[in-house]
Amino acid sequence: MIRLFDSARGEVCDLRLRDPGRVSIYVCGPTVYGPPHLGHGRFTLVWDVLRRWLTFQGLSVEFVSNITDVDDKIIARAAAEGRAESEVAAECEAEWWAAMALLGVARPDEVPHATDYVAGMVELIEALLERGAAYRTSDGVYFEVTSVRDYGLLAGQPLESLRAGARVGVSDEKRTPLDFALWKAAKPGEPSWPAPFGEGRPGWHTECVVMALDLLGEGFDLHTGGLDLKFPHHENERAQAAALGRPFARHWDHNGMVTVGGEKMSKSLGNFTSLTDLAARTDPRAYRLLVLRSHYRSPLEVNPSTVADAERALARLDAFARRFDLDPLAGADRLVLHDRHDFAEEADDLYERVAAALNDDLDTPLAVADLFEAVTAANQMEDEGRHGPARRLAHAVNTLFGAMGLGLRAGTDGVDDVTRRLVAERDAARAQRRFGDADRIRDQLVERGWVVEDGPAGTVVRRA
RNA sequence: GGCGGCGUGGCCGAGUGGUUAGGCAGGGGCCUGCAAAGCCCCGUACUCCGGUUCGAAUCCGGACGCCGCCUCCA
Repeated sequence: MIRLFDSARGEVCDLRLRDPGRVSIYVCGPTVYGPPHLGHGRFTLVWDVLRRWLTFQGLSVEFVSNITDVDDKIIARAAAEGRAESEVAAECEAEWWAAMALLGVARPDEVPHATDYVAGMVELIEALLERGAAYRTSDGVYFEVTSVRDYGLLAGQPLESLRAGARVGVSDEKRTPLDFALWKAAKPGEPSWPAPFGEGRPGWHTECVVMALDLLGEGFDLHTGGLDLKFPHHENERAQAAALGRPFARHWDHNGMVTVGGEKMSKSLGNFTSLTDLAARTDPRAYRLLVLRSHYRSPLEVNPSTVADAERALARLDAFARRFDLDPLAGADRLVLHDRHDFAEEADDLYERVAAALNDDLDTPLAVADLFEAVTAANQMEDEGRHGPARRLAHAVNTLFGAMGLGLRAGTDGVDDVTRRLVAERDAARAQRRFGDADRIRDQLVERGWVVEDGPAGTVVRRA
């Protein structure tokens, strides 16, 4: 069984499942109001890797991730552009899925939208009001954080010290500065829904409670998201469930932030790179590899140098795929299942080491290191003419990278007729030892964007 | 002010009480007509100061520095 860090406990512990063999995971998704950036890319990749790994090991994974499609920022943008909120949200969501496809992030099993769950949220808020955990003000309904004894569990701080540092704008009507809006009273020109406590729209912290409980049920296994959601967002979700006496997530886990020049990347700082820009600049698989090569809870520094580093490391893996004629085993919607037959004797040890690393708090950097060692080992065997063992080890490497969602690609496809002809001419020239001609043809191929490699079977070209 | 995390060789980045992380970059060699790819060899790192220990980068204490959260944020 996998061990994972639990943000509520503050330590790595066994992931104890509600139902043996089945894992239910809720990942806090995006608010769709702008282009997805590298930070979104990281969290989706991290939890995609976890999902894939658990699936690979034969667990039945129920993976839910929401889209927040009602929110202040969506409303603000819609107003600024004179468009309907739903139009802005739909457009941004389309961008989101396009970016996910580029990254090879598998689509969640369920993608609940906040606007589809307003009725459930209204019910939940009513129940909180009945229990005295929420109160009405002139501008909506607020949750009273003092109603939950262990409020601050995820923050790792008691309510008092959180209150002391609160920078929240103090509203006269709030009983405690940390109290948060469950429902925002309708304002002219804003989307709203009817409710017994007044027309309005839901606050951000309620939707996930309703959607997670509805789709995954009480006591679901794991709730994850970016570290910046730990407090107050997740704390507040927890508080609502706790106030109602409904078992919520059994485990919590959070991924580290993406940094640029050592500082957190965020839309508010304006130092973000969109995933579309990234994809225009590099093979998105390089970003997955970059993400895999750092621990998911550590900050991840992304800059041209770290990306270039990952690109070159990926090139090594692709060269490996070329040498052993490996087919990519992972794709956006392709989850690989563990197949014992993939693991020949030569690869038993590799599998054990990779599994041990990943099952120890998803230590992908260590797993990747093990796989790179295996790459060297297989190359070595091949050099020594031990083709069978080399090939079997290579296939295991491919399978395990596939289990983490990284498809190795030979990059030899897309060869057009002209290129094919040049390659044939070059082979002929080399066979006749007309090296001047051979070099001239190679220059032509390079000009056409190919890298030329002479292997045992003659000239092979691949995309530069 | 409170809470949490981090400080590893040129860079990225694991790990850990005594044994090579790994990748990238760099140097040397092998292979190659020359390359490319691949293989071999090379760096001998762990912020600083104390302490524990036969032995600490790894444990304890302190100092310094950096980052995150405490407001929207993945």
